[in-house]
Amino acid sequence: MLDARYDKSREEATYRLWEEGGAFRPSGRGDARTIVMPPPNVTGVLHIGHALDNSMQDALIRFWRLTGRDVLWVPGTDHAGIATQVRVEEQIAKEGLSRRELGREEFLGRVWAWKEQSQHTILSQLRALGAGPDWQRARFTLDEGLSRAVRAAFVRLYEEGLVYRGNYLIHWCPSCRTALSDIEVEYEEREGALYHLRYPLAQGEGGLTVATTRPETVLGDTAVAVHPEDARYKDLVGRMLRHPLTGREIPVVADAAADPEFGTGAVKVTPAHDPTDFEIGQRHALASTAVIGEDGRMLETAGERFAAMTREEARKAVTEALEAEGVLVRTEPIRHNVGSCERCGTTVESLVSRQWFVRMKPLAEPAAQAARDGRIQIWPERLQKVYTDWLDNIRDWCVSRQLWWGHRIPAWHCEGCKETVVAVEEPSACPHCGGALRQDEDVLDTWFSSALWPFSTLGWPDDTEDLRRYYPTTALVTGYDILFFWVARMVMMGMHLTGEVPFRNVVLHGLVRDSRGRKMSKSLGNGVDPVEVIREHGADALRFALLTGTTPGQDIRMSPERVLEGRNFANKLWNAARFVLAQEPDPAAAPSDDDVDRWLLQRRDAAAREMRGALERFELGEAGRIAYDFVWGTYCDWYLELAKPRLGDPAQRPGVGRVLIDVLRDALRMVHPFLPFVTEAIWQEIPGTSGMLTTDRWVEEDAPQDAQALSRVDRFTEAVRLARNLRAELGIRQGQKAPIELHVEDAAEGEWLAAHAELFDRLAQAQMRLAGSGEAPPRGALSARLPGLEIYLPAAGLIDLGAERQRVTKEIEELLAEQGRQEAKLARPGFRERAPREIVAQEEERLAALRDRLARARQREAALAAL
RNA sequence: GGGCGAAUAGCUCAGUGGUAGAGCACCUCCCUUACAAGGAGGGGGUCACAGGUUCGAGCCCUGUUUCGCCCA
Repeated sequence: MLDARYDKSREEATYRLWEEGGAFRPSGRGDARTIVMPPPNVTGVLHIGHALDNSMQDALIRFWRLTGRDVLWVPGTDHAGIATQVRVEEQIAKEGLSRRELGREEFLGRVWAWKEQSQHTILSQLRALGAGPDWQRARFTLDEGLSRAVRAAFVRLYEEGLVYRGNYLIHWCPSCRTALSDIEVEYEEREGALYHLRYPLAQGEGGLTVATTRPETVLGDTAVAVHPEDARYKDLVGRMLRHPLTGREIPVVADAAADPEFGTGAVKVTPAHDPTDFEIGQRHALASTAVIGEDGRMLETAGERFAAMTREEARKAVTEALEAEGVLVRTEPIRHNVGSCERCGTTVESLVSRQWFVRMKPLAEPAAQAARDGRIQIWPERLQKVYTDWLDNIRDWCVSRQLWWGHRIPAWHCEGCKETVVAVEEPSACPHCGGALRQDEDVLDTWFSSALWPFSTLGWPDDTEDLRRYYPTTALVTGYDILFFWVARMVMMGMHLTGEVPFRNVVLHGLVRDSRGRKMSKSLGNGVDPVEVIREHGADALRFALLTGTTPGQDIRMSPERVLEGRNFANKLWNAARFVLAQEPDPAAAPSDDDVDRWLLQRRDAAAREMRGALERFELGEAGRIAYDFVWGTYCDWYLELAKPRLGDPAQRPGVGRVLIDVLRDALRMVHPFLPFVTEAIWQEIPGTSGMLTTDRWVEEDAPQDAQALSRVDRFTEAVRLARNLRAELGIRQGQKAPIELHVEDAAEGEWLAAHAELFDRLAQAQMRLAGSGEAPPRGALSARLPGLEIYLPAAGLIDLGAERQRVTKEIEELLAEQGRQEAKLARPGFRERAPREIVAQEEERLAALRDRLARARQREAALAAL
């Protein structure tokens, strides 16, 4: 006999069973189904979002394996350049050290040590969650093989002219001291001020007023721009202005980027520190004067008065200087967008810097096309437009980072002739002049290596067996928040480098929020630690909460109730198994084939079929709910109860036991992708079982079709429910049998009910009697009915007559109202002509049933009046 | 400024045109030996609002309000 409660501490042993049994290795047989795991960052520990992401993947993997596919799930971790480096810098800062003091080599040693520890933690957390990828194929983005893939990709793109190096305006984080790509900048609306500044003409009277939110950048102004169509300034275009602070002469240029509606319609142009201005500068061949440095402080070029000031200090000082010059016309408050570093929150600076870029347009076009023509399907579908819109408007990608932790750019600069060599292997000397080479100091954006992940993990650039068999992968499962960062870039790189889409499906889930709907964050302290939840309630409970609490692409709130629901479900399953196994069923016995058995098997098949459909559409929540309803509602609540009295009959016992154990196995198969631990633990307890559930097979779905059995048992369970209802209304105590009288129209159904009277009595706690045909209903009875079946609970002497009369009167009122609504529906103009026949028939039937119920209620009213 | 999502029972959420659902919470009864982490029964909803399409709308269309997100 098993314990009365499922012990979640069995999870560890169950996981060992799988791992040691080789359950996670691909079978090599059947259709290949592949998922490459989004690699968690080695920044620390797994969070609840990883738990969701990996639960989804694991559920799909387990379902695919059960349905006979050759399943490969490749795990791994990501070096997460800037994020990890920042962590380790924080760590060494506690020792009073900086990375520059340590030097590149030693610092990297520290990061590797950090990575080892973090990776170990993460991998053991994935195990605790029940995730079963093929550990032997585990990869890390800085592994030798993957590093080679990065170099190969970079070199190839360089040779194709898709990677270039140059001086361009880029986003710069003065705190992280590195370049950032466009999407690593987060914009937020903030309160600011719009400063109106008077710039006088260099020659003659007059001038114009420009408006800016960043007065500190006026020191780098090299022009003023107005819209070409702006009548106010037409005469000024081409004239020179005298800069109020620097004294330099700067031109007025006509450029459509100047918005006549904004501010004064005239904007100062600082090509060195503003993206729009940079473009204006390019169009008009303007000079570019950098006045802010990489540390976010003003440069010498800003003038002696301001040099070395922070941007904030400079803003104040420059404003005062402008005011002193009498050129500050006015300031007005304004809300405007300010960009900050995604990692550290520092306000980013735009500055001109020599960086490496990837030319995106030629890569983006096919990537968008693949989604449009269905070679890649995005779930939910609505996110496809978000994806293609981004690709259609893509800009070049700045991929160099001024960090140490990452893939060093495979480019070598010659000390002699200044040429640059880009190569997979380090060249010994400059091929142009034979001079000494120095490798580029920078590393690549982490997302560059991530973009290769689906194929670099399978062995690319080599032509490996894994690539041939498992690529393109089946699905990528990840959060919608990295659709641009990662998904789009993988598609671009994958298509360009391998000639194939990297995955056929993109399954996007939402963010996990706290129970109040807030984003989880360290500063709020509202993060839910998945390990904590697993420790308290088990991984199955957590997985159930995450998987069934979700609709595709929608954010999910992490509610403790849902976790308990999962825990309770695991326990329910455990106890159902406990009951079934206690019967010591003979798995070789001929299965019983009563209508209730046929009913169960057909319900099982329907559930399994619907689950398959939902899972093929990646609707995991829906599939989980179907499994839950079948196990709890159909198998436990009804079939097990129907089985109990039959088990007491020696003639029926073996057959019923067989059905019980068969369908228990099927229930375990259906639930397994969601609650892998408890289902496997039960499987292992089934006597005579060899092997593991997780490598077993899906439900056969082979029940004989028998509509009559389905309908008979459905009506039977409904009748039981109504009889229980009557009992409760009469206040009959639990344990006391209720005398129930059934009046059945159809003789065949009468016989059926007679044959199943014992079941009825047991389930309804009744003493049931079938009335003869034409027999009058008992006087003074409570009643309920199904079409063609009346249920009476004679209650003469037991009923509070007054209350019962009142009840019947109320019932009649309600029936009259409903009948009115139903009649109106049928009388609706056009209904009979336009609605499908079966709907009309259904509505007719409903009305007939209502009329019938009303007539019966009136009879009862009359009978009560006569008492 | 453009786009997307959400609004359904007290709470958290399902529900792709035909009688509004689940879990939790609430009320009544029950430790009926698989399970009290349970069983039986019950109460509770003008499906945000206003129009429209349709024989019929929680669902489709238009607009509005509130909340959230993405992009510029």
